[in-house]
Amino acid sequence: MHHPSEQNYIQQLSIDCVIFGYHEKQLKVLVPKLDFNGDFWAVPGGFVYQNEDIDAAANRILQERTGISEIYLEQFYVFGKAARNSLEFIDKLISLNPERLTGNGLNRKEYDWFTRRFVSVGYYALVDINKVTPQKTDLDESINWYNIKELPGMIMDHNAIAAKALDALRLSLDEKLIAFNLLPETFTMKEVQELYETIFDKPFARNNFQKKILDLNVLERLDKKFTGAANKAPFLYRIKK
Amino acid sequence: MHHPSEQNYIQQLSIDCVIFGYHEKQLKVLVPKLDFNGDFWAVPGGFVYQNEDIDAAANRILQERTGISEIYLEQFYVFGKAARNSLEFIDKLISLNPERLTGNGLNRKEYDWFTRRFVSVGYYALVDINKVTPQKTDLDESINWYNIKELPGMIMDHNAIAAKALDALRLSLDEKLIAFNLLPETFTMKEVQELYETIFDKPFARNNFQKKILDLNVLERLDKKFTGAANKAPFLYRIKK
DNA sequence: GCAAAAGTGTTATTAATACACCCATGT
DNA sequence: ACATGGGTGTATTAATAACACTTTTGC
Repeated sequence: MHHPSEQNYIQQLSIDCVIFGYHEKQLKVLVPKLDFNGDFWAVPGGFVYQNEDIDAAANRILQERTGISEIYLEQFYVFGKAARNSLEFIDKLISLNPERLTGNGLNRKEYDWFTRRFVSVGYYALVDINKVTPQKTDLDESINWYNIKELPGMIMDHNAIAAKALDALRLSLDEKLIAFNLLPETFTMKEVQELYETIFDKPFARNNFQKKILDLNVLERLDKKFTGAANKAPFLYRIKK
Repeated sequence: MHHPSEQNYIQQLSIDCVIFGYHEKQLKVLVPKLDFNGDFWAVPGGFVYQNEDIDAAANRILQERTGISEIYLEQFYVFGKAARNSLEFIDKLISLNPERLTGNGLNRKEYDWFTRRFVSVGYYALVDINKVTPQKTDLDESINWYNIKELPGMIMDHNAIAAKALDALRLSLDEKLIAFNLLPETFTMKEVQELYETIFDKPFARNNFQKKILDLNVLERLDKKFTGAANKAPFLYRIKK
């Protein structure tokens, strides 16, 4: 693999993706940890090829880490402060990993490329967490789902990016019907409600919630789901085709 | 003035500003016409200096054209298609202006710089049209306010950018209290209503509208405005400090 | 006094929230 | 039978839209 500095990328433009998943009443974000000494977490990101739409670049980055395509994806903000560079991060990285990053590891040209100011387009993605098998790149030590409320301290402004992504998600959830991207193919009404409660961090009345969602007229009711529990079996739903 | 290609700009990144004004029941956009043969209109735009926030760059571009600072400004979308370049436009420009743009006018380096693919951050601005004295740059033949519904055919995707800006404006108008940026210091309730009716292109009931706006609790009522008309004088309002 | 337009109150409609009840299920 | 959780209907409240009336202004 060539270094980014040698690739045909647009310079000083990056993409950062906040990948949201949902599991057991928790809104989660997929965050890789870098395979270097020092604890460096960073939201999946990358650069844009000269002949590539920025949306396509975001898709490519997402596919790399999640293994799935056709992901729901939304551009939500451009981070463009002049002071926005990775100088501090890279210097720390090098000082903690001298054997790998000095001499041949990271030459002057590459160092300069990485530490320049970058304008970053923020995307958030909504995925069915069951369909994803998190993929490490060759720069990752691990990649894991973290509760949005318990994100590790990430490099640069990545924690702020994640926070802004959550804001944007909440705003668009009300207007568009995108929440279902976080759920599996079929689901019960209670699961939908719990998802909303998790995202907005507040409770909804059961009966009114059901009415509201069904009134959207986008769900079709399937068979009941018998769990073996000693109570009425809930219906399963899925998005109308 | 130096050519952009020689300036210390971020490469392949541009800013495009849709400047909204309001006058006589019309939502208007400030559009310069280029000082070249051929009818080329283009939304005010520019590039970002290495040590400049993108918001600051947008502000600078706005100030150049409007003469005022402290403009309400909102980033609304990033236009990042791979095919997004000005090749067609520039070639047409050169063919229609050979005397100025061939030879020393526009050298190879500059031509390459201009015709590369650009990722553009779209901003919209809301200004009090009375406070603005439209300023030509040395590349402009004229600069004028055009009704949003009667915009000239602009270069590249600038008409699509303007359309998207209007969409974004409508969306945020409901949530935030930004409409008043389009009005003068003091205004009557009817003027507010007409502004809303213009932006959303639909009528509002007078009494209900008044109630809705006053219930926002952001306006303070001033003296009446006597116009000499043979009817009840309306109150003037202004934003509470 | 009258026409024009502003201001306000009152009713009707609709949407959001709260409350109550019944139903299916496994032990 | 009964505890548990699901589904739905009704009442209450609040928000929105529709309707009606009064007031101010200059001629």
